[in-house]
Amino acid sequence: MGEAARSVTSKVLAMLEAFTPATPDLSLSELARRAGVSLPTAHRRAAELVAWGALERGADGRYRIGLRLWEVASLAPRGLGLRDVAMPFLEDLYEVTHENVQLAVREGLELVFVERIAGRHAVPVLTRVGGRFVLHATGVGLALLAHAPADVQEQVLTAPLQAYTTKTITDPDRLREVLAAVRRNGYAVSDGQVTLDALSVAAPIRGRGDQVVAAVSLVVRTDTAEPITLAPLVQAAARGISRMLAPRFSG
Amino acid sequence: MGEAARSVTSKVLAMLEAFTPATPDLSLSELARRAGVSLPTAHRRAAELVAWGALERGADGRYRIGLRLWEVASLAPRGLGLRDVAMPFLEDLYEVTHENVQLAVREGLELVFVERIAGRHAVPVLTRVGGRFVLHATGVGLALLAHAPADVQEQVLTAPLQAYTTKTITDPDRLREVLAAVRRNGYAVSDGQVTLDALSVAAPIRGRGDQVVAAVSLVVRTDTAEPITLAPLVQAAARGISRMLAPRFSG
DNA sequence: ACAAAGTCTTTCAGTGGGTGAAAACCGGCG
DNA sequence: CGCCGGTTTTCACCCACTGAAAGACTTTGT
Repeated sequence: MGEAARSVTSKVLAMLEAFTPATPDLSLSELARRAGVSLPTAHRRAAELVAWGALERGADGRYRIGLRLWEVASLAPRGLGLRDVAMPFLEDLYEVTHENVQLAVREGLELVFVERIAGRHAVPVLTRVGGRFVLHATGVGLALLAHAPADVQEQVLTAPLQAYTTKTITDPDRLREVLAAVRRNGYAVSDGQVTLDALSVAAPIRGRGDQVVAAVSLVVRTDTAEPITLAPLVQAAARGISRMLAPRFSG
Repeated sequence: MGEAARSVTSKVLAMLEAFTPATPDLSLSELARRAGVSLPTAHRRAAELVAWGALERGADGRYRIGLRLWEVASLAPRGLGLRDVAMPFLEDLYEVTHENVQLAVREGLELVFVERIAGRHAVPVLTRVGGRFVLHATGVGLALLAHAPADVQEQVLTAPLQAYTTKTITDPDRLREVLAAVRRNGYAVSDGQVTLDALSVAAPIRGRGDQVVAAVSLVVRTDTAEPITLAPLVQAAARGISRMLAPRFSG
């Protein structure tokens, strides 16, 4: 936490990092404290960031992330880039099922949700676009972890596996088996491992070189449907997106 | 263009700004040149940005915007924040019409698309989430401009109005009339003013204090439907979103 | 109304991180 | 092998960054 930031660049980044989903707006003092810089420095730098558009300042004097930053960030290939090609397929999934549709990529030992379609009537899920989550619990997480590099898998398997419900897999050996099954079946199922009432079915999305770069999932009420009937649907969407990402001999 | 950036902060921002929709990946030299910094500086700073996750470096050595930056940027209230509350309404619009649905906000004298749902079968539109566009041509643009502060309207009206088609409004006086009509009707129509085959109907979204903060639109083929039938649909969605943004006495 | 406490803004001199020229490095190609 | 474009590293100078301190402004309590 209190890492003393050295370079100016790192301090600029620290000021952006100060904003979290839990605290999307900050007063100057809060910002200074979180970024680990003195108040005058924070004031000066914040003014510069506001001038550029990386931050915005509300009528209440509090700082928020600016639209300009969102604009350039939207160029992230694994962010909106991925989202753009995936969207039509996600739309289709949603339209057919009217359930939650999720798209995620792996970032380090966690996953980041890149897109999420939630109908008003689907099971509530506690995820957010741009939000992070552990890999070992969700459907998308298992799909991503099963195809992650060996060292990533090891790191996750050797660290304590947090339990969210009684059904969350916390035994490394059991998790190994599940991951093997995911690779074998081509899809992953998470049954009540995040919240007891939700079940998700996920499939891996492959980019160039057949490496897995993302995963899609459907999240339904545990009693609503059989995973076996959802799997083909999700897999088809995943394959469709993969095809768009790695155009082979088309066109 | 060649503004000599002074502060370190501005140079960091310049390096992010170097990435554009047209050039989402850059080599080190390109990055250095566009950001207006020397090569060693660019190298050093880029390494730092990569370490933090603001940039990513591909196997080809080229730099791209990193997912980490996208994560914090997703906290922008006018970006994903707005998107999140609007999404269900946009979904509904899409599901009913199966046409393009767009959500945009004003940023300076232009607009930025915050969300876009495009079915595979809808009219192709040349917009992109995170992309910019002028205010005087599109449906969302007219809706936003009509409710923008007086000085913004003046600046747009006094600058040359670029024509995209023969139907684009380029006469300031004519534009004034159109804007007045938009305010009177509560919705805006852009008929073939961007591309001749597309027509869009937009409605303003209001936040707290009844100020217009965004706009939604439907984009259809010029011959497909009558604006008059689409307007209520779009207005209903806009009102729904407005209601979520400025909770009055509900709950 | 007044004072006190808190938050934000501005100033200023000392200094440590930032800077680019230059040189070493690398991989591809004739 | 030797050239060439692009990338990485080094290094000494110097200027932008820094935080203490003081000043302005806002809010809260009595």
